[in-house]
Amino acid sequence: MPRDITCLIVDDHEVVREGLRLSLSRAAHIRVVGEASDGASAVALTERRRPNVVIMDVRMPGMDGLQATREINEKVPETSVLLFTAHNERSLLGRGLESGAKGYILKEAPHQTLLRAIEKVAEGEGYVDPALMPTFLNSRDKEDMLTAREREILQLLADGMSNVEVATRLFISQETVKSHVRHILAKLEADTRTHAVAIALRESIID
Amino acid sequence: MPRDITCLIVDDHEVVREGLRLSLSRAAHIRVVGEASDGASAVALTERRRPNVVIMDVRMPGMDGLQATREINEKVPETSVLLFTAHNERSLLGRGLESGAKGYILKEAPHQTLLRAIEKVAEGEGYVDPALMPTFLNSRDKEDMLTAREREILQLLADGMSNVEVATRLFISQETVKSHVRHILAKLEADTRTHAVAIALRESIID
DNA sequence: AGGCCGATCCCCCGAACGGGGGAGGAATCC
DNA sequence: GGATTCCTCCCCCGTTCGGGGGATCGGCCT
Repeated sequence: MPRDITCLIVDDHEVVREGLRLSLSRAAHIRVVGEASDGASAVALTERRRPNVVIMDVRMPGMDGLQATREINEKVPETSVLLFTAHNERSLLGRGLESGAKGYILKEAPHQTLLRAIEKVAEGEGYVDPALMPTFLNSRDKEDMLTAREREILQLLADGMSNVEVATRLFISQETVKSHVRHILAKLEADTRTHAVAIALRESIID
Repeated sequence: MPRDITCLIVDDHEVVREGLRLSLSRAAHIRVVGEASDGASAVALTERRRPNVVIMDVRMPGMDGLQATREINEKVPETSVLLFTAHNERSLLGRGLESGAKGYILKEAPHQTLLRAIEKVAEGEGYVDPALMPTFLNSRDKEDMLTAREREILQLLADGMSNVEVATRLFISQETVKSHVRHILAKLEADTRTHAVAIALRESIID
């Protein structure tokens, strides 16, 4: 039997931290070595305590979970980050793994699943919530098919800019913007730019 | 000393329910008499157990917390609902109170505040998280200035409908729709309908 | 080298949108 | 009874969008 798995809890909601602590206290081989309520202190605490696993919420005030994950990966690479969030959007999963998280599990996941995810991640393996697979497969052709330029333009549309304004901002021709917009509409299967922006906001493709 | 306060926990995340149960177990005069993970079973359980207070999450799969609150208020008016959510948008607060909730408290609120809110609400008094006051004051002129009809139209715009399509759907003239849209743009200080929809989605005025 | 894709730009055109103006009827509130 | 608000409808007009057809260029992959 290997030694205990040490883990750090990061969530801005006290009630969630309490629930996690209670859940984990039932597992004999898991030991909670600290708690943080925002990204910055999570990174600092990880550097000091060097836990095997950081259980990390994504949306937090100040530095969010993704940025914290990136910093932890850089500074304490031997620590694995398990993202633990209520949001099951494809894009968050994608961005999470890009940030260097080893695992991604939903808050609605049953108890056992969480424990298994922690174990997997502690061993250095990856773990993605099975409940995310449908999302993963269905809407992978949502944000992924948009190019970076297209997302950039979509973001500006969401801020109320017209084609001309976008063109000016990006130092390109209005015709180019129209061309991009046409591609965006086709890819998102939207009827109008308004619809496209609504879809993108709902899917967290843009903010 | 009055008798114990009985309360029901409603949240779709097991970890939150656990945390709440743990928190509340520390308060001698509060007794948890049940848990539910969605709106429908929350209503059913409230009818059977008749708790003093229902601690209710807002966003849940299936019937959401607001609808559940409305039904509880109708069927079991002697039970007070305390909304307990991570979202601090002004619009949610407004809609929550309209749904008949007696209190509204944020998940990030400290332990003591939660207990006090439960006590207040159990006595039939109202309670709104103090942290919400700034939000309340600052952006009260966002959703509130939109009429129900305007929100309805904005919602349809977010689904990609043109003026004509909205007009057809609502059995009104296109000119009426244009008139509403003009008012929406003015009220939200948006340049285009796309901008208005983006603002509304970000502020959770529409879904 | 050839092929593919993304970004850039161009033309045309009908439909839709944004922004003025006004106006009537119903409901609500003093 | 007057004031206000909301919903409804109408006119005009210039601008913007959406959708179609293209084209060029550079980078990347094989």
